[in-house]
Amino acid sequence: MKRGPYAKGAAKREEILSVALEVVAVKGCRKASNREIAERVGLTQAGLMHHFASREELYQEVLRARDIRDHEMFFAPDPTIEGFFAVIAHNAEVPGLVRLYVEFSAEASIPEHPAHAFFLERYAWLRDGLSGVIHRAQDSGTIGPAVDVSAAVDLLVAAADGLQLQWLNDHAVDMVARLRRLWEGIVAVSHAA
Amino acid sequence: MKRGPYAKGAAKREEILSVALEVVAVKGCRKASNREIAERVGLTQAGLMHHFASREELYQEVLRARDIRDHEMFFAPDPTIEGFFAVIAHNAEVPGLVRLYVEFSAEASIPEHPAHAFFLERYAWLRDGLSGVIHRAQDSGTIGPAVDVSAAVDLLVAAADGLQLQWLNDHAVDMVARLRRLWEGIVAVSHAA
DNA sequence: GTCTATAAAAGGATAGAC
DNA sequence: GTCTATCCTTTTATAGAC
Repeated sequence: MKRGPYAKGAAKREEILSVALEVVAVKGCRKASNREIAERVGLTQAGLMHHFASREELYQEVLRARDIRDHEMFFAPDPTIEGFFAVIAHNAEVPGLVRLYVEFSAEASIPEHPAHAFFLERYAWLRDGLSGVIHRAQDSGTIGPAVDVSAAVDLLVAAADGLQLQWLNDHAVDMVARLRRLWEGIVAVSHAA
Repeated sequence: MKRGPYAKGAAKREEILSVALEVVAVKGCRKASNREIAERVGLTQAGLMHHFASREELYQEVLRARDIRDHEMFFAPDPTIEGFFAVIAHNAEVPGLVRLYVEFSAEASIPEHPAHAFFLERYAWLRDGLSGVIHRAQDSGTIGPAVDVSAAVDLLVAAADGLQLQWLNDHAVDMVARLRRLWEGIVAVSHAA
């Protein structure tokens, strides 16, 4: 149990982040409202705005918290391709998170959006991690030298994003199996002349 | 010049579809409003609702019109992988369309959404077309027999979707080059044991 | 930290005139 | 086919009390 002046506020914050996902999971990001989220955590809408100044900040912080947790669980100390697959596998357990990510990142692709910078930084961070994965796989000999790392990373990220959209439409889509196949293709080509 | 009782209505409809894209291009799909679209075509919001009964129907019809046009331009009579690349290359010329597609398809991934069925059918249609492409490439010997067609199609569609999101965030992303690389990988693996 | 109250705006939709 | 007028709903956000 945490103590100190911020313990209660922090706990409420966590609760909000978690409940936001439940609402988004069933209503979608566009139709989810701060009011409903607030009421589900036993607050009024005004009460919720004390913790998050805007709808956009709330959603951004949900995703940021996810990234921190995933990083600790699956990537520390060094990212591997299996860790990447594990993140995706874990995503299939949290539909609200996938929906929020797909919908909110699309919404935020407009440069003026409050969360635009967040997603740009996140992309850079993700690309960095995956580049490291490929380079280490080259060092260990798993993967050959003939790879355009940048192109491979773009494809992995794009496929992961696109597969999440497919998965939202049909939970039978096996995101990890598809990504593994892509990875195998990258490995195969990397050994070619 | 078209004649007949529907000529004017049809022309106005086309104009609305086109202007909707301009608005979505700069405001994004979430912030775009029927009112603004209506005013830009010289109508009131109520006037616009005569042509499209709801926001969702309007956006759905924009995308449907796009698909019909793309199909005529790039896929008739038979789809090829180059036609697929040509569609993507063309997308890079119409940012509003890409933004609408990415944002609206994400929004519509919720089963209750009015456009949900549209996107499901579109997926099936797209998958069909790409499956045909692969099978014909096999017949002509371009591609080997060792392909899981379904998996390859999933990856192509996912990558195309994900790359469009990347491209929205950074127009320097070369969607076609990335997709070509994916295709080359699929071709390479298809010749493996 | 949370509430009440309220603003203020905007959105989508409809009825009925022309 | 389009407008006027209007409705109703919903949303985010703020001010100030407790």
